Amino acid sequence: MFTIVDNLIADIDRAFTAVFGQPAGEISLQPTRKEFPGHYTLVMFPYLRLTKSKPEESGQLLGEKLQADSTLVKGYNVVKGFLNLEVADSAWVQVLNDLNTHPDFGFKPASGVEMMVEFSSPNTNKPLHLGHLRNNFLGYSVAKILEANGTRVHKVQIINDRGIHICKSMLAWQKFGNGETPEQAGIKGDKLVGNYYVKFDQEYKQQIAGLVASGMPREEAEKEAPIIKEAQAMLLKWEEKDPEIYTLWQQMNQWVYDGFAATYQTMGVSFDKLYYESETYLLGKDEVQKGVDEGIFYRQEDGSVWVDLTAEGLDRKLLLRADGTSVYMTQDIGTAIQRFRDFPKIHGQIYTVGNEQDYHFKVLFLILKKLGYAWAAHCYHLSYGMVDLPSGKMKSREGTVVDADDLMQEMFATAEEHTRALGKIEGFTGEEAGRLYKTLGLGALKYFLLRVDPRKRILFDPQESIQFQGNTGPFIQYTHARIVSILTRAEELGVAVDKVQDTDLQLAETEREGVKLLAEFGHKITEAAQEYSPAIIAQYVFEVAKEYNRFYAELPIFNEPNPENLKFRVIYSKLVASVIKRGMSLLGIEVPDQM
RNA sequence: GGUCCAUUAGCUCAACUGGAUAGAGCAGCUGCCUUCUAAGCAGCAGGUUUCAGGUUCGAGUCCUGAAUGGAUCACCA
Repeated sequence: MFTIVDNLIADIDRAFTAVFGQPAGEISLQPTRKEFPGHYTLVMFPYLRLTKSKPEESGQLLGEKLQADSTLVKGYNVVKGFLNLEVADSAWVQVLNDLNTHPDFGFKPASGVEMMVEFSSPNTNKPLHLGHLRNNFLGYSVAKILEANGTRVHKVQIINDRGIHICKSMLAWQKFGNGETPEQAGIKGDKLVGNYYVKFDQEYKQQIAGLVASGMPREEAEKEAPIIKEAQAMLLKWEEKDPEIYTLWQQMNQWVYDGFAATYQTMGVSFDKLYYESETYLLGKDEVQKGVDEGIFYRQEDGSVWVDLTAEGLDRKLLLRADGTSVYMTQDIGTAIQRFRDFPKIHGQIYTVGNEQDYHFKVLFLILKKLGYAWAAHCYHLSYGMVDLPSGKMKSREGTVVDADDLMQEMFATAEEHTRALGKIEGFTGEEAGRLYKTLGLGALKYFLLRVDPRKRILFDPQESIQFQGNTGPFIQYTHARIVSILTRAEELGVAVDKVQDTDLQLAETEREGVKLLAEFGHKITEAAQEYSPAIIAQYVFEVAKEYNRFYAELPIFNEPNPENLKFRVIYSKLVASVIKRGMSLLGIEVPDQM
């Protein structure tokens, strides 16, 4: 493919050697700032030792030589130590034509690298909430970005289907449920099970309060409350596969899975394989035992197993409880190993998990390394910030969570409101309109959550956060719809979108900038893949859309008298639509053809 | 207390990994629908990049220290 930057660098290299008598070495260009004329800038400071002259003078000499020798350079100017190069219009036309012959431009061919990306990872005792939305959109998007970068990706989730928390829901259902099913209650299964988790907590708190009132210290009361002891007993029974407990567990989990499946479908995310902790925690236990045998871990008198990481600057960490049951870390060890057994070709795996678990993953990767797994070096914790509400942190027990299903429904309703207010639904069937509201509502939500650097926390204000103007999903979707309408018109008028023949076309600045942006698509994907950051794609697609809208307002398309200019503009429109559509798909966002 | 993360315009975020006069969106103010979709475009206004030092041609970016906010250091997950 023809890229201006690479060719320009080659030309600069030649010119530099010709003018200063020796090669420049490493050359990197940066886009010229908007205030200055030109497209690409060479910073002269690093080369002064070689040019043996002042920055301005060096820039002048080099610029002059380039203008004379390089077909790419139409003009130049030097400001302080910055050499700004103006690229010839013929080069932009060439780039446009070249991009136009590669429908997949920006995406890389398969590299043979395989990765696993984990996201979502819900507990089966709570419905999905706003935090899961950020997690899912982030993980799904990173998977898409890696694929576009040539990596084969396996999207997985680990379902936290065992542990004391599940027993809490089960116990509460046994005690207070009267055999209630989701069908009877008329609610989703995940919501039903979540309700019993809350019920457990209420009962637990009451019992603690009772014990404290009768004179027991709080700390002791928390351990001695009958209902928590029952839950612990239930976990032991579950690990022994007690038939009654096991059947109940399977039934309640199935309710939850059905509920999750519906939510994932609405969200537009999917997985290639599911892992269940109930199936991997035993392997974790074995590995811990092996570690004890090899002297990597140690057992205390009470039977609990620990790893000492003080030499690495961390703490001691529990790996198996005194009663022999496993903890979170045990399970994660087992799961990681299981995955590399299932997919021997994966190079590494990415865990999309909130930053509250930074420490946990640091420890996990260290332990895996100590156990002798070389791939531990390629495990990466994709850590992201919490989503806070104006009222503060979301707490499921206090009922301050924003439910994922509810929020998405609200988004659809808001999208409908906006669309109706703008009077833009004529010509749509009811079904089409409904689909549009979902596309727009979800697009707004996903874009809002993904445009921010993953590490940063997000403040989500339901009243104000979601907008449909400016740097938003719908703005970009709107730009796409506009272009589709242009392309439809072009087809009606019989404008061919094959190739601009006239390489001496006179372009407008917005056209040059637009093509320059389009040519950066591939770099942006690489960068986003390296940083695991959908925000880079979001920012980029916004810029592309913004530049296009400027173009759209400044220049006529079908009223353009010169047919070659007209063709350039139609092809440019087509390429922008392609970048928007494919870029947004990397964020998991669909774009409508009409809105 | 130890460790990790964050702090940029009133608000939400950028800044191409050390480059020029720190940019967008929202909110506010001015204009633009008789030409291809005004969910748009053009413009005005808005900054001591939390603070104090240091490194160098050059620092929002790197180093040291401090402040503020958050997370974590559980026989919770």
